[in-house]
Parts: sequence; C-alpha cells; structure tokens
Amino acid sequence: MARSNTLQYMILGLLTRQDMTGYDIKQTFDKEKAEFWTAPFSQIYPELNRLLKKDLIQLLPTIQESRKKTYQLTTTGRSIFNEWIKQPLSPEITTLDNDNFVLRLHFLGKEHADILQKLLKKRQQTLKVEIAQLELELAEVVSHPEQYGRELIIRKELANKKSDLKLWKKELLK
Amino acid sequence: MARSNTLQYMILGLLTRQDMTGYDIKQTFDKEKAEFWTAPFSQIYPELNRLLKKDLIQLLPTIQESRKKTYQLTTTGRSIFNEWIKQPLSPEITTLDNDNFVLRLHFLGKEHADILQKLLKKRQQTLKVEIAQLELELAEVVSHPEQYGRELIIRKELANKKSDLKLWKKELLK
DNA sequence: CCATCCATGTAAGGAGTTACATGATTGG
DNA sequence: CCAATCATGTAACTCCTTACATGGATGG
Repeated sequence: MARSNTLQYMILGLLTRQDMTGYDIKQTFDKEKAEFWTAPFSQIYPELNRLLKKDLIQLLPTIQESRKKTYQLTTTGRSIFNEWIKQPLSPEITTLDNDNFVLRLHFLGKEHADILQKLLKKRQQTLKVEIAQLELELAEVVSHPEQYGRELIIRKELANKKSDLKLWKKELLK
Repeated sequence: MARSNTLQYMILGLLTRQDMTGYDIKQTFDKEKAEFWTAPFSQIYPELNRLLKKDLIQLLPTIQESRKKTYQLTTTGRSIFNEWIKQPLSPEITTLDNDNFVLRLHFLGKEHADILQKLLKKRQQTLKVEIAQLELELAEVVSHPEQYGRELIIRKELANKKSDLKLWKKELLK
C-alpha cells in the first residue's frame, strides 16, 4: 500500500547535518522550503516518534533543563539514509523524476562528488526523454487554439527542462 | 479543514470541452499529464459521484446501450467553474503560485485573451518576489560547501523562474 | 479462445492540512 | 505585563495511492 516515506528521509537527512529538536527541524524546513517542500508540526512530531520506535533516531540525554527533546541519528538511521540517497542510481531504476532528484540533491555536499555526478547523469537521461515527449505534444497542440493555455504550459515546461539539461551539462564539465 | 478540491475543478474543466465518461476523463488525464498532474480511477469515479450529488454534473440519458455513463456539466457546474478560473485574479489574492497558475492556464483558450493577460501579469508579480527570495538564499548558501547540492537546486529554480518571467513578458507583448 | 482494451467501482491505508490545546521563556 | 517566540503534541478531515474485484467488447 501507499508508501514512500519522504518525510522520514527528509528528517533523517536534516539530522545528518546536526542534532536537532522537532522545532529546529520545522525552522529548517521553513527556511529552505522555497526550493521544494515543507511540513507542519502535526506531521513532524508524530514522525519523530515513529522514527524513535524504529530506532532510526534517539533522544539525546538532556540535562533536565526543559521539555525540549533533541534527537540524534542512530547508526541504523545513518545507514538507512545512506542507502536511500544512492537508491535511484541502481541500474534497474531507469528514470529519475524531478522530485526524487531534488530531494536527493538537497543532501549532497562537495564531498559527495561521485554520487552527485551519477545523479546528474541519470537526471539528464530522464530530461531528454521528457523533452522529446513534450516536443510531440507541442506539435499536436498548436493546431488547437482552444487549448492555447495548454500550449503555453508545454512551452514553459520545455524551456525549463532544456534549461535544466544545459545547467547539469555545464556542471558535469567542471 | 483541508479543502481545495483541485480534482473537482479539473474534471469540471475537462467537461467544458465535451461530455465524457469517467474512462474518457482518465484517458485525457493520461494524455495531458506530462505537464503537471494525473489521477487514478479510484479518485475519479468517487469524485464523479460526489459531483452528481452536488448537481454540478448530470448523467446524459443513454440509449440503454451499456453500463457506460456519460456526464455533462449542469448550468450550476458551469458557473462554479467559471468563477473558480477567475478567482486568483481578485485584488485580495496577491500571489499566484505555480500550481494554481498552471491549472487555470490549462483551461484557457485563445478566446479568453483578457483573463489570460491578467493571469500572466499576476504570475509575473509572484515570480519577481520568488526570484528576489532565491537570490538571497543563493548568496547565503555559496559559503557552505557541505550544502553544494542545495546550491544547485537554488540555481536551477532561479534559472527556471527567470525563464518563465521572460516567456510571459514576451507573451504579453504579442 | 485469449489477450487487450473498455468500463466502473470498493477497501485499506498512508500523506498532508487545518484546527485545537497547552504551557514555558524571552524581550520590550 | 504583554506579545512573540519557543516547544510539543492530538483530533478530524481530506487527499492520494495501491490493491482488489468484476465483467463486457473487440481483434487477431
């Protein structure tokens, strides 16, 4: 049934950077959300408790200061996250949609140059297919003036994807 | 509580083009989905029954041919849809996010040139704000090599939004 | 006759939103 | 003292996905 657990990996990813409270996590989300995503407290706190139960995170022993709860990755949590980030790179997964791409990319630093390279290459492949598809749709829609808005969407998407392709190409040459 | 009912308006919008069965609606979704969205049968059929109950659509009297059900907009349904499509243009709504923009745009033809113009102008406003925001984030992130992936996302988003802005500007000059 | 497409649904559960509830701490 | 921010949660509801179930029509 419905599963993908993106929030789980987002939280684990944030905790690789540093130990945090649920409140901190929400702050980080809000600060970085413009790029792709956010989550409210009512999703974050229950998720943290689920991650605790699964032993992917643990509470930092706190110095009786407040009801603040600081979380830390367990070694299991860290390895689960590391597997996840590399997962779309496996040969049997041939396409890498924008959301998955962006979510992985978000947690890669200069030190992950090897993973980054493979990720960009895979994304390029998908982009090429998507661009070809959109070109076909565009050719079809131009003869329908009553779908002019849709034509504009297709033009916009094409421009965006071509721009992405160019950007990743440039990046790989560096 | 959670409300926005995008699927409702998507279906109403498709039915403005022509009368359709649930199956047809799904086909159209699949054909046009690349641009932004899709929905499975298990969402479409229940939604059609809800729309029936709300008298926004009605069954076409069918000639006892099969269990096929062809739906048609009611006058209420048509006016609800027409209100919805113009809704983000009201002065009290100041921002027009990409999803809302694209969904409305999808149903505008050459004959809606006036609405289209206003929609593009409003979207330009939002884009300018978003671009300014991203420029700030970019300036901040460049000093963090461990967030290099995030930097790439920001660069990509900036390029996309700037490209959009240029496209709508060109479109408005026509 | 058999596979594919046409055609309509239900069930179960996860994902995400909005509203509600509570209380401590900090700065002006 | 009062507002804003810090801090953690529950409840209710809608949205969305995956799996399951059923059967007719069409074409090779």
